[in-house]
Amino acid sequence: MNIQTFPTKGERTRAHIIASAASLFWRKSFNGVSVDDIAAEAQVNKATIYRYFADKADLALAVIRHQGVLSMEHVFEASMAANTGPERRLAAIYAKAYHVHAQTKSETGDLLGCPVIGLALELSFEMPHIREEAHRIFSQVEAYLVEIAEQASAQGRYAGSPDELGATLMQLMHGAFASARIASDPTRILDAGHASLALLGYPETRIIQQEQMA
Amino acid sequence: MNIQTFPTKGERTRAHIIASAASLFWRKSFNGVSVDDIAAEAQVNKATIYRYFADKADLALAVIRHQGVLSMEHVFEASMAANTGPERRLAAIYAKAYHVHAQTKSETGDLLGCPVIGLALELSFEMPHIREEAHRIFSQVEAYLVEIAEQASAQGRYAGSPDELGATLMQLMHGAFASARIASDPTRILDAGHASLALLGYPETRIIQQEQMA
Amino acid sequence: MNIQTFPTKGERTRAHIIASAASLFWRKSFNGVSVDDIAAEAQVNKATIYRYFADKADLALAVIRHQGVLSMEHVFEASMAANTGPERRLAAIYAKAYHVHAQTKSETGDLLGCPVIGLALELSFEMPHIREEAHRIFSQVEAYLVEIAEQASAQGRYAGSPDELGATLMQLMHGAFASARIASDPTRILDAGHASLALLGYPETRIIQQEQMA
Amino acid sequence: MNIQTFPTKGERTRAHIIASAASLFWRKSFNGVSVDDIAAEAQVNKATIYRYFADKADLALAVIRHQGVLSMEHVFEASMAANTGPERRLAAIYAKAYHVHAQTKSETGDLLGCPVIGLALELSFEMPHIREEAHRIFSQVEAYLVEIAEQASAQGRYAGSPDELGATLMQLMHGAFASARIASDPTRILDAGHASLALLGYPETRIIQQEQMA
DNA sequence: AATGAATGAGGCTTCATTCAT
DNA sequence: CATGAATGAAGCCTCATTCAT
Repeated sequence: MNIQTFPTKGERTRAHIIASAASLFWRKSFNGVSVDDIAAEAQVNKATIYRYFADKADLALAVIRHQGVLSMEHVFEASMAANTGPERRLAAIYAKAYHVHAQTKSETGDLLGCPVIGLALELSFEMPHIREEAHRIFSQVEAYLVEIAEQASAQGRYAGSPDELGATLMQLMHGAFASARIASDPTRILDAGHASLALLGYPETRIIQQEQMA
Repeated sequence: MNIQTFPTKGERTRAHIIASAASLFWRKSFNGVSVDDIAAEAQVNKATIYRYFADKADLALAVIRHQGVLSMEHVFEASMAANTGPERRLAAIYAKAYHVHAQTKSETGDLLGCPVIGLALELSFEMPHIREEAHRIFSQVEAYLVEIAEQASAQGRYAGSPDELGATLMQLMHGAFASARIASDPTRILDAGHASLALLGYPETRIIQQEQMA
Repeated sequence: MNIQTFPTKGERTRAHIIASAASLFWRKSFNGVSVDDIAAEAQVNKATIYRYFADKADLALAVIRHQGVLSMEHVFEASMAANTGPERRLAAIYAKAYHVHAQTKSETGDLLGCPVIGLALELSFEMPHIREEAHRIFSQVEAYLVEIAEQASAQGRYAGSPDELGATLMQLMHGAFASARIASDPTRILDAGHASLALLGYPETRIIQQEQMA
Repeated sequence: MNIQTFPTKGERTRAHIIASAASLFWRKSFNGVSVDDIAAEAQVNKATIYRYFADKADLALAVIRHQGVLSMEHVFEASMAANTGPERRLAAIYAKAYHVHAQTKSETGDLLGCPVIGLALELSFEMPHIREEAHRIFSQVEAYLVEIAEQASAQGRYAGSPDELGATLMQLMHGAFASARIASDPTRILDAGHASLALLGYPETRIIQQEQMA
């Protein structure tokens, strides 16, 4: 998804609209952003948006998929690929999450939280299919966490069921973003990460180096 | 809070509006509900609402406080008062949460989630003081969870820091509601509860009896 | 009208409401002031206002009469009584007007203009009887100006018809307030006054002493 | 300004909205007219108005500029261009003003008064920039009156300062509209005009022929 | 493929006014 | 005589969406 060389101009326009909307929805929520705002951010005429998306809800669906893909690639797949041990993999995931949130908070003043669950919770009642899409995305996330749990289990660090541990790690991750947003404090993400590492059997693993925390 | 006999008529009207708005915001979100909707639900003229609340945001603040008080009293204080052991206390909290969500889901078709964090996340960017109010409420909740952790610690069930465990229990509770809403499945709450009990040192404690699970 | 010892409490309340409304209407215009504002300024319940006045328009009528009486007494009758020569009488009238507007401007930041014509123009289309009341008031004012013109005529300062001169002086006085408000500059009132004195045959008469103008 | 062929459709729509609003504001005042009324008069959707104007106040500003331009062109520039002598120029200005007000009064039943100062006075406290715009417009008007005074001065009709006379003529003109509105009588405009001509040194000049006075 | 222009519906808020005590 | 409480109507504005070019 990174170096996306879209063949046709239309596909490029479409991708550009999605990226603009994603950024706005993340920073300001779905209802806090108008289609006019999106058109302005994308530097595209409003009617053009409606050429590519049936309505604002349809755009939200595309955005949630986009954010899902982005998270999977940049955070989960990248962390899995770059590390081998389960604790380093999990620590890498949390490190990425922490850095993104620390940086966006210093840029925007707000702690933005998980871009997928933010949209999904806001729209879950009015647009159930968006909630379902988020459900699907988090199933993939949970699969990675289960894989990590299985690794730890194989290394004798953890005795219980990897599926259950994976589920708990998933919930702790949700809790990480929730409490971070409520406290507007990115270090909550680190707390959840360290608790997760402890659950995995690596209580002493640190997510980021001390000197990075400035 | 239940049998509140408010002295003046105005206070009764105000409380009634808050209750009506709380119900609607919980079921449909802040932006999904218009002031007209609230007036209709409360069977009150729209202008009456503005006699008691400066604007819709001010009403949301009152609602979040109301939900906070309600949760503290009905769920946390009640569970603490009715039980003595840490594991029964925590189990009672989760049992209440589970039952409420199972019931509202069967009534409305939606899994509603925590009424405090729902509003708070939706409005956190546009109305920071609402996020701060939620923060305050969850600090109180966390204090109860820390108290439970301390009890478990005193009973030798748990060796680490009760503060840290309390924080983790708080995050797991956030995760419980988040994953329950995304999955639209109340049993996620039970999963989080059991994981919490395990963390507390009571892995075998069940939140509800098998036959209750209908 | 000054030392009004109203017999009954009701009449005092009524007079107090009128005075409060007069002040607000003058400073902020009729439409810029709500009945709530008036109640707050008068420190009286809103319903009390409706005990004394049929509606807001009725209150406006009472206010315009009040302002008319006040202007007649404080400005015109006082200036006529305190002076004998036509030029000193006219100068005294303009001096009063100037001082009031210079002071209120320094207090409120706005040049308020004639309180009678302000209301009357704002409401002339919707409430013709208010315009008629203002018409009546300005007829009285014009009568004073005609009297002054007659004096000047008797002293051989002015040759034309005193009625016509009085009418012109009246128009110049309206122009004084209009241009002062548009320019937000009280010295326009002095300009009109000096032009009026010149018309009257006293081009050298000054309205206020140089040292007062600070 | 009459045969304005605006290039784009948007500019035509904008001009049409301004003209509609100008007419309504003149006939009924700013606060007596709702945005719905304007939309109906212009036969345009309400939202279209907000495409061209930030809010109702912004529309009022555009209207006041429009009325200023219209008055300058149709009344002042036209009268200056069509006549050479100062007395004929001033008489032409007052003749135009008189005819417009006599006609609109017979059409609407109300004497409407100067469309610039009407709006400006109504909004001067709440929207100071509108008052300033009116100030600017009347400075232009006064410049024409000063020019006329200079002419009369050159012809030996008037001995004093043309600037001062111009200022007095401006105030008399304001007074003309004010007293005409209060009396609901267009002939007050003629009175002010004749007084102005006398000041200019042409006491015998008539503004309109006797037979035109219907 | 894209845009400027237009719209209908609805949202939030305020106001003058009335009722019951 | 006075007030706290309530209301219907209306006002301003915004939004998602569509049309015509």
